[in-house]
Amino acid sequence: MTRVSFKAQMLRAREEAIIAAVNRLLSEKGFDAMTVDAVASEVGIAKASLYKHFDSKEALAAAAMISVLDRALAQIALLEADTAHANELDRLKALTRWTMQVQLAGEMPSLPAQNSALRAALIANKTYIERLMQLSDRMGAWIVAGQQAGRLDSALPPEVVLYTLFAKACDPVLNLLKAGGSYTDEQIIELLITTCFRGLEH
Amino acid sequence: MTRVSFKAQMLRAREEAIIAAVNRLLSEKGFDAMTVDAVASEVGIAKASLYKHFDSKEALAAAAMISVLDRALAQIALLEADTAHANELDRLKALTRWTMQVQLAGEMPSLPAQNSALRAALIANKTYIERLMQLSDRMGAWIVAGQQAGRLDSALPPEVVLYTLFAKACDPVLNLLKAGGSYTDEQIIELLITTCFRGLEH
DNA sequence: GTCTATATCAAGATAGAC
DNA sequence: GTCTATCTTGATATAGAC
Repeated sequence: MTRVSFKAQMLRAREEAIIAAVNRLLSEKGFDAMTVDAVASEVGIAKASLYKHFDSKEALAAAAMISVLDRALAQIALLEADTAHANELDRLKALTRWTMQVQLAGEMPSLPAQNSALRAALIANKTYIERLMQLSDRMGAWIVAGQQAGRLDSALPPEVVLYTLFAKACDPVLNLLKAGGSYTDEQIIELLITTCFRGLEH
Repeated sequence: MTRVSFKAQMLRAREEAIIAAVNRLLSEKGFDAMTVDAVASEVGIAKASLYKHFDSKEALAAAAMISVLDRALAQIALLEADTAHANELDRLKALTRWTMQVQLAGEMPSLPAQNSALRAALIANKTYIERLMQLSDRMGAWIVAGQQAGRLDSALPPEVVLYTLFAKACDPVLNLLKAGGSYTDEQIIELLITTCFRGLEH
């Protein structure tokens, strides 16, 4: 019993190490420029061993996306338990801030919007779709509540707000400003939070 | 004399046809997924002929970028001559609207932010850099004037405004909303212009 | 499940005739 | 400058031993 559990733990730990490497490489190079060789090299195992854990390069990317979606859902749970964020607008801002921090930390996997093989693999991945819908539902509820409370512009379709906030996860402005070197990460985030939400508020 | 000129015109026409094809394919598939074979096929010439006109795939992308930058600069000239756009803020809005129209029309080449071979080729391309700086200068002047006139938030560094407007050229929200099918192109553009500029105004 | 070695293939680029 | 045919490479994926 314990030996089986131990082996399962080892397996899980290795897969988490793989996902962490994929996350970093997807953030640094993007999906197309990331090679499976580089992943194997960063994890410190042979490429063939990688393929025992994940069927394809697309499966690696899907696992990384699921991982970051899970982290986002965990953030949502934290924010809902946190009395410091009294209303839905504050929570949406805090979540978006977290998203930007992840990107600036080099842990936000960036996938090309157009790669169709990857797209097909993601859409076929039930776990990915489930987490994505969970996240959309949670954020959608905050958005509608924010609109009803008059804190967000009710004239905006909720999906426009949702997509706008999703897009902040891969906003190129973040890295342009970071590359400029004139601002700290915190300053960059506050500038973009301000301009983004001032546009969405009433 | 006339024969030389005629040949030169033919050459130019062919290169414009190539650039149009590259533009469309870059917009549809992105740089990495675009193959030189596909470009040759769309133009209707052999791949080896393509390489007589452009040295590399990166050179094709650079030509497409220069082409779209030239179109943007032409728009700026039009807007400065147009008395209907009285102030700089109106002009910035009109230019951003035009940018979004180009993207929704499938004519905005989308380059990955991270492909380093492409990045190197672009930075080494003097014409590209020159046009990019021209565009930045023109828009930068409008932004500063808009801030001095109190129409744009003076607390925002001009480069933040500039990058934010540049980023609208490849905003994924546009295509997400278009894929949803609930809105016309015009409605999508107005929604995003509203939220974007409300965030940048004072 | 891990490794080394290899199959396979897509795609950028070129050779050489016309 | 255009073509057909070919070279070359880099990268996904797998075979087969341990």
